Amino acid sequence: MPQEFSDFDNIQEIVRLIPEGKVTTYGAIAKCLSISPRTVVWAIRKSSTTPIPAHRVVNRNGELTGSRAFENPSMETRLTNENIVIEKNSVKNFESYFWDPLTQLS
DNA sequence: AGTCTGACGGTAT
DNA sequence: AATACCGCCAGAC
Repeated sequence: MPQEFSDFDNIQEIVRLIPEGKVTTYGAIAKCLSISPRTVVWAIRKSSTTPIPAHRVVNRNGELTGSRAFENPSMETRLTNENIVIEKNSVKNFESYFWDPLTQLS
């Protein structure tokens, strides 16, 4: 059998599918793939050098916890450029920007 | 091989 | 409301 997709690949694929102007959470991705949020953190963190829009992944409170990984335009700036309003390191109106991979992908 | 950590999440206290 | 702890999993030491 050919190489199966690893969690790493699946996670990256989902992150790539997040539309502009939307955000999702580690937990949502984890649930979608039936894996632990820890694995999502691991994979996304490890993917920080790959061209995936990881700045659209926030924690369940809409907080930009991964902002330390984005130094050029900060994570906040990138999200702001997508018409997302950031207030005190968190996504304002988080629920209205939330993109759930379970709901959106089925 | 044991221990700690990580951009988390949920439950218990 | 705030804290503590557990689950879960790969990686670094």
